[in-house]
Parts: sequence; C-alpha cells; structure tokens
Amino acid sequence: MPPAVESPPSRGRLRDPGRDEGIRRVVQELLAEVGYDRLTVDAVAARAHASKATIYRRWPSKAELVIDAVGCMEPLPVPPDTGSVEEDLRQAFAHKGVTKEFHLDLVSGLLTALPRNPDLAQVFRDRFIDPRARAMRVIFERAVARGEIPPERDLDLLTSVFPAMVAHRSLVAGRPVTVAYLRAVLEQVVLPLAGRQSPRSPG
Amino acid sequence: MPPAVESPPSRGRLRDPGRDEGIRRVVQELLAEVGYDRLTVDAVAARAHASKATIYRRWPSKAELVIDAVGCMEPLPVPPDTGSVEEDLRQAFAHKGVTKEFHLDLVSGLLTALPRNPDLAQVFRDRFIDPRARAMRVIFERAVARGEIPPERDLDLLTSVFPAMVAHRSLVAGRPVTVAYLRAVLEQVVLPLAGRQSPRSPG
DNA sequence: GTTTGCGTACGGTCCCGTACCGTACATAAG
DNA sequence: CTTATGTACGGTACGGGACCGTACGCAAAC
Repeated sequence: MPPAVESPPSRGRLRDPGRDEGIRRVVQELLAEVGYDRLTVDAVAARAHASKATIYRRWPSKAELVIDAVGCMEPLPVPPDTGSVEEDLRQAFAHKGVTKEFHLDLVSGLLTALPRNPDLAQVFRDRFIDPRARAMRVIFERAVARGEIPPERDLDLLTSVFPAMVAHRSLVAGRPVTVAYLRAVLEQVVLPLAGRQSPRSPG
Repeated sequence: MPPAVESPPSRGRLRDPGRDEGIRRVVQELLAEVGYDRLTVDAVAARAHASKATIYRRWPSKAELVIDAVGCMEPLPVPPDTGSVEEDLRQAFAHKGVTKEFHLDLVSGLLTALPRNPDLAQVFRDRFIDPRARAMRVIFERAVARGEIPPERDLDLLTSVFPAMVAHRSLVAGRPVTVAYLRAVLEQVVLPLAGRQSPRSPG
C-alpha cells in the first residue's frame, strides 16, 4: 500500500520508490529508541536525510506516518515443521535472534500510546501482534494434529504464554532475555503445559 | 519519606501534611490515564486543586515528583494462608478487584519511559514490582513448605507466570481481564505448573 | 512582623504542521 | 540537441500551541 496519495504520472520528476521504505524504517528505529510520544517528525527527517516537507507530502500527519510504519513491519515467517513440538519450539524461539524478532523495544515504545490512539492500536494488533502469535500457534496446531497435544487444550492461552513471559521479563522486570532464560521458559513452562498431563477441571 | 525538601520547622505557617499525599494520588491517577510522557505538572496542579508553585516548592522537578509518587504506592498485602496453593491463589488473584490491585494502566503508562529514566525504573521495580511479586512468591513458598511443590522448582519463573499473562492480555493484546480469564490462567497454566508433574530435563 | 504558604503570570523551549525558495530530475515541444 | 514545463526534493523560517520551571504579589499562621 503506497502511503496515501495517488498521482497520475504525467510529466515531471518521479518519486524515488525506495524513499517511502527508508522513511518507514527510520520511524521504526525511532519508535524503538524513544517511543511514540517522544518521536518527532524532525528527527525522522534528519535521520532519513529527508525534509519535513517530503514527509508531509506523503503522509498527512505524524499519527498516520507511525500507523503506516507499524503496519508495514515484516511478519515472523512460519517456522519449519521439525516433527515434534519440542524441536519446533526450540528452533523457532530458543535462539538468540528471537529477541530481535520480537522487537521488544518497539513494543515498549508503543504500549503507552495505544490507549489514546485507537487506530494505531488496531494496526499494531492486527498487523504486528496477531501475525506473530500465529507463528507460534501453527506449532501447537501441528502438535494437535500429530496427537502430541490433546485437542481440548486452549491454544489461545498456550500461545500467549511464551511471548507474555518474554515481554514481562524484558519490559516489566527489566532483566535481560538470555538464551538461558528462553530455554528455561520453554523447558519448564511451555513444554510441560503442552504435554499430556490432565488439565484440572475448573471449580 | 517526605518528598525531598527538608525545612527547618521554625516559625510561620505550617504545611498541610495531607497535601503531599493528595498530590501523589493525583500523580498516580494521571500516570494511569495519560502515561509519563504526557503527564503535565499543570494537570497535576489543576486536579489536586493546588498551584504549580506549591508543587515545585515540594519536589524539584516533574521527574522527582513521579518517582516519589510511584515509590509511595501501597504494596499488595501478604495473602492469608488458606492451607493449599489452590485456595491461596484463587482467593488472592481470581477475584475481580485484582485488576485494580495490579494497576495495569499505571504500569502501561510507565513502561515506555523506563529506559530513559533509570532512577524511575529502579524505584518502579524496587518499590512497586518486587513487593507485588513477593505477595505471589510467599504463596509458593508456603506450598513448598507444605510439600505441595517440589523444592527444586524455579520459584522466580513460577512467580512471574501469572503477572506476565495478565499484563500481556491487557496491555499487548488489548483484551479485557475478566474473572473467567483469571480463573483460566490459574486453573490451566499456574496450577498445573505448580503441581507434582516432573519437569523435563533440559537438553 | 516575620516566615511560610499559595496562586497568577511569564520566559524559554520544544514540536507540529505549513509556506516558501532554489535546485534536481523527468517529460514534451521545437 | 535545445528549450520549456511540471513535479519532487532539501532546507529554512514561521505561526500556533503545549509545557517546564520561575518570579512576583498576596494571604495565613506563628
């Protein structure tokens, strides 16, 4: 989706098509560094080697610029099927790069602003959070299909355990998300929950 | 701890001692409503029926005011011992008021600002997060003492599961923390993890 | 009367969004 | 090829508004 403006390309200088993507990348960087409220359009222009006029020619406001930049984030690819839940989870989420893939700083920079920016909140959840949750969900769905996980398990609950633990560790507790921590969460929390032990009946 | 300024109580008009607490409460409210970056001293003064001069006479800056207000939050009381982990957890965390006790809006309003305010981050974690984590930890420590939980369990990990799930549900997913959700997390996640099933050996 | 309280008004700064200038680039006409 | 035209672009300046922290004037308590 191009930013907002349609222009019949008649005569005159053509827009550099890579420019949009460059500006969006700068917005994503600055969101992670200073957060939504402290992000300024001047800073975006400076780091992107652009001028504010160029930015406002393509996006109508700071809010729309941020919404577009968040909406264009790359989703997590669907992890390969290794044949078992354990291996699927370890290969997908127990390596060091997963902290980058989770974009914890970006999430942190946006969280405070979400309640006051409903459009941003919707884009953030529809095009950033949900696709990432789906990457984890397919692992559990494959496990259900294999018979590794009983079909009555609540996959929504199961899916959110790992990202919730990682986000809490980094953002709330302020402690580093090491590979050791990732493995501990998988081995001692997620995998036991995914196993066959009978869930308690409520009440 | 009085705010920051020590005044030799000689003669003259005395400060209203309740004034400090009232201003702190307003700060806590506004942090939950608009977050740290958008909190203004003018708004604090207006809602507290005070003037900015009064506030700056007691705290040297907005940053110190917020740090003090967060540091003076009431901790969660230690939950009563009901005799079993299950009952302890249900009574302490499966009732509706727990969302208020967790102050999710306040946490949300602070998260983005923590990386740029180390002093605030330290006070937030030392005097707000850690005491609340302790309220949950004592439940599990009692369970270990009773023999309900094997002593080799990682209590730090176990303690953070519930707050992590609740915070993720509300702040990241943007979905309501209902009593049904609280019970589901306890029954299907926390209690199974606290039980006697053998944790997997890593590797 | 002195000391401390309180409120209003103000300076300075920051930032959003716009207007304008001169230049670089692309097409169309001669 | 040369010239004219139209658009994109970087840079700067500006208006308007919000906000932090302070200066001043006055009232209340001792």
